[in-house]
Amino acid sequence: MMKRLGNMDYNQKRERCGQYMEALEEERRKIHVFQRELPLCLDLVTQAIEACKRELPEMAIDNLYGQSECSEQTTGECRPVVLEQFLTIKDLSTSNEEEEKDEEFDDEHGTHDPDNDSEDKNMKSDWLKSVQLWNQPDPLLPKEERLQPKMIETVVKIDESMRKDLMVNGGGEGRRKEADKDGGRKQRRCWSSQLHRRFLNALQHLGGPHVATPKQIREFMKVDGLTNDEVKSHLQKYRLHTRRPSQTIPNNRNSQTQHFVVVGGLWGPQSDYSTGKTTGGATNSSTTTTTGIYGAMAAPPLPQWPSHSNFTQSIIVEEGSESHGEEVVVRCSSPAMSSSTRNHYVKKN
DNA sequence: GCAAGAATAT
DNA sequence: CATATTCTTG
Repeated sequence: MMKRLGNMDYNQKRERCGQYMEALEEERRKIHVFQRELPLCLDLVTQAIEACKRELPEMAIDNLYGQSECSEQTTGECRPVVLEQFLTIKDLSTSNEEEEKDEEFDDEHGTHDPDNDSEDKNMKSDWLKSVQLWNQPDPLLPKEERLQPKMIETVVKIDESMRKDLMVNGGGEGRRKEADKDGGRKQRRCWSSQLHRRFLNALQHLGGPHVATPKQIREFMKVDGLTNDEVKSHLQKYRLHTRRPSQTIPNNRNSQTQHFVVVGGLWGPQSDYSTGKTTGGATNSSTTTTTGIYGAMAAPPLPQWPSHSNFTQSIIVEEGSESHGEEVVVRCSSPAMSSSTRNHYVKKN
């Protein structure tokens, strides 16, 4: 009896492995086309196949002794070494960072999107969402330590200010802004989606992008270390962005019925924002706007819009940027991409 | 002098 | 493009 069951089991396993292998080979065929672009991929798959091949015959033996290396987990796959590698990688990224005492996690795959695979995403967000709200220069540092210029600066600064004073006294020139090469440039703040969410949240509570003032926002967000200017800057960008992303290019002859999803409702009641849920609207696929994560709230609820309300459409695009892993890159250290062609605007003195 | 916004700069 | 910094104004 038992034996028989065991056998069946074994056969099943075997069969599955076989299928798995076939699948792999199929995959390999596909990938092969992109050999150039995805050499590693191809390699991995190949390895996987080989590993499987190796395991298949062994199984017989193993099984006799009651051990099968290949014993599948609940899913019934025998996964070769290669796959383990993936797992490992994943683990690494998970374990690497923890922290994030700050509430607000989100993910939430609502009901939409029945057709597409989403569990993959789920898994991902699982380990992705543990990213810090933003990058603190050093988790170790006390927390206010950031954006400290080099102390050497002090000297330079003094020098600089003296110079300025002199200039002012000298009278002639208005103050030139002197390229303070302080190096004192603040570290760029990365507005992670979480941070941005807080931002949006604040906006929402304060009455919208056009009424909320940077200071208010900052206070509302209660994010330690966040400065006024940063918020101001972000707000500026946000406003620019949320304004009609309409005709970007004059050339726009594609009357492709751009369709935007009006989002009036995101505003008031949205309730669960406080908990940090992304009130992701629909994951509508049709929208092709350039609007990225900004769309969250463009339609002013009740608050009066300036006056030039052209009832522009408010667009919304899913906010779910996190599911794709940009957040993993915690540091944004690159000062600037070199855009060699820089235009010199004539300075108006 | 502060703060918000717009304009630049990086 | 996204942030930072400077300029301007109330």
